[in-house]
Amino acid sequence: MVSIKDIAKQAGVSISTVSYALNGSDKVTEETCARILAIAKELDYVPNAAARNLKKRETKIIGVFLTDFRGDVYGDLLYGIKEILNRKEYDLIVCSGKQSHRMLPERMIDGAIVLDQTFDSEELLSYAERGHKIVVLDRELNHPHINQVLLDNKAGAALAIEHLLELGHRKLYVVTGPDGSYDSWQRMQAVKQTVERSGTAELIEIHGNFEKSGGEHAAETILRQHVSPDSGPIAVFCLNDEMAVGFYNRMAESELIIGKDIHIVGFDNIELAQYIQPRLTSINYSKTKWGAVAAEQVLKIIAGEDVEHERLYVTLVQRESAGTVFIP
Amino acid sequence: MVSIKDIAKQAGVSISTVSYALNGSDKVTEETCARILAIAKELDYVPNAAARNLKKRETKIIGVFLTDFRGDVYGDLLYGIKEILNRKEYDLIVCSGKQSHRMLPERMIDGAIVLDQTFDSEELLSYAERGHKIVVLDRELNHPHINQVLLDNKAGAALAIEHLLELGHRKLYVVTGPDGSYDSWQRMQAVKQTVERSGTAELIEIHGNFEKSGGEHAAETILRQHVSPDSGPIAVFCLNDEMAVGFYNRMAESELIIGKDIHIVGFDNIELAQYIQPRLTSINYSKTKWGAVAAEQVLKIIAGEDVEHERLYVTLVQRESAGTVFIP
DNA sequence: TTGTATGCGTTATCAT
DNA sequence: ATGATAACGCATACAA
Repeated sequence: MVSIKDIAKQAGVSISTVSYALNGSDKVTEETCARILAIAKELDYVPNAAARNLKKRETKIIGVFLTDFRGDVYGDLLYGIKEILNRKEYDLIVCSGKQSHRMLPERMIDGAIVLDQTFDSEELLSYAERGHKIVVLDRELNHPHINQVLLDNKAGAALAIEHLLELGHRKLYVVTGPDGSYDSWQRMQAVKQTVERSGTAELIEIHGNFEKSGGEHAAETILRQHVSPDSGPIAVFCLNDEMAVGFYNRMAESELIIGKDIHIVGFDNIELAQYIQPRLTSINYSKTKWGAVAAEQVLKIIAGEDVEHERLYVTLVQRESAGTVFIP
Repeated sequence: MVSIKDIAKQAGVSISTVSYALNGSDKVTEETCARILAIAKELDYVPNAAARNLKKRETKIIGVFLTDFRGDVYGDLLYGIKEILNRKEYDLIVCSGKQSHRMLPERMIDGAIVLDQTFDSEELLSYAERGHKIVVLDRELNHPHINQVLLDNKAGAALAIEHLLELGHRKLYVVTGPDGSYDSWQRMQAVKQTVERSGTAELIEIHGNFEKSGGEHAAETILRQHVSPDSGPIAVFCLNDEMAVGFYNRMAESELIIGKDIHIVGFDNIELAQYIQPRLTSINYSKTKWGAVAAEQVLKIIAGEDVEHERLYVTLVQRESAGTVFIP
């Protein structure tokens, strides 16, 4: 492995001069600088990250922590993060699983962006307490070193429920996320509020898990309860699209037709939403922007700037799964 | 930042004793070891990765390099990689973009798994030449430090073409990937061979790009050439599913019906394939296993073991997009 | 069993 | 403008 020592020897200068030259300091003659750079290139010199990190106490890398690597949301989110980070000479690494948490306290990364419910809030707080910089996308957490960039879950859920109410529904099934999910909890809050405010509507909560299986189970539950298909269409709000897909799958085996017998709305507007039949009405938000804002925030915290929690707006995307007007 | 020096001071021992204790060496009394560990925990000690990496010249991290973070293939692939690596005490980081290549030469990772055509083969070879360990999933590259884990592209393409031939087609449209794509090139080789071997069939190549837009363009090209819809169904083999989806999108605006007027086969069997209507016949392979094998190989190279190039088998998944028998 | 000392490759502070 | 040198935090060969 060729180090600055080798370059120094070759160039007949000291290692400090080499270091200055490589880092573009103006404390060295253009001439020697050029000579050193030439030798470095010739020797195929590459700096050693470990040594630099050890000395500088920074890595110029931001870690993104995800529950898993699947999931449609991540692609665009990561793209948004990467765009911003690269522009500021930072690199991005994506991690998943408890084992990888060490990257933060061991100082392999300068900051973290977390979208992973399985990452304990207490653990995060303890890292923040140690001085590590964190942006969370999936919970409320207050600490000088932690910033939040959250979806406007409440607005989204309200939009969904209002849409179903406008279609004339007075009985609403809502399929929730897993216990402990901040997004699910917040969306449910808004659901309840909106339903209550409507006065007349009835709310039936079905426990889900944000995965396809949750939607399948919900479909079965509803099929059991709704024996007569002539009692008018059924309204369903799945708190994410993934479950709506599972719901579709199970319903395909029944006699009920989505869009006609069942009006369903999802949340996230994943790519699949526009390909399943009928196309799924859903709550949309810019995943790219979400990532971009998160990246900006984490860099600001690192730079010591003041930051305020951010909130991303959402919109309703109307499609055929719940598009037709229905007055009972 | 608390270091072993602080622990040593607190425990009244030397830093080497602390180091031994923390690394579970048997050169230290159980008693002192326990005492040191207790102090370490109390002080909330976390080792500094940079210092350890600098000294040990290894990071226990494997980097995976992808073209982008979108793409359905990646989720399962990464899952397969992670499973194996975590089992062997290795961590996984996912990177994308030229900027992140530095991770390898700067020794931030012990090895790389590459599925990214934009990663120059020459660059990879130069890294291998410097002693870095690499597994490639998307090209043939021979070097003692490089191993290949490739799909059986030829078998897959042959399966697809044979299926269309069996349906009775004698005129086959094939939508290729971008120039320079190894997968596309190999699949085309097999396509040509299989068509030639059939004797009677005619092959029409349409240049694509492995993205949705490629499929859309291909659909337009075919719509222009095929003015009369009564000349029997058209056979299309998209060299990946993503393009097939684009093809569907464009065809939805025409009068031709996929599965009836058009028989189409894809490659990759992405999740969407089973949700678009009609469901897409495709070439399937285990993405999880692909990742697992790649991870095993890179660890073997690192361990200095001999490895041989691996090849993953593929199968045809018949669905309705090209299911019906058709004899002209 | 424990302590001393050295070096990993860099950066950065002082002299010169 | 350049050089000598001291850290950074850890692992380890060698001494005691």
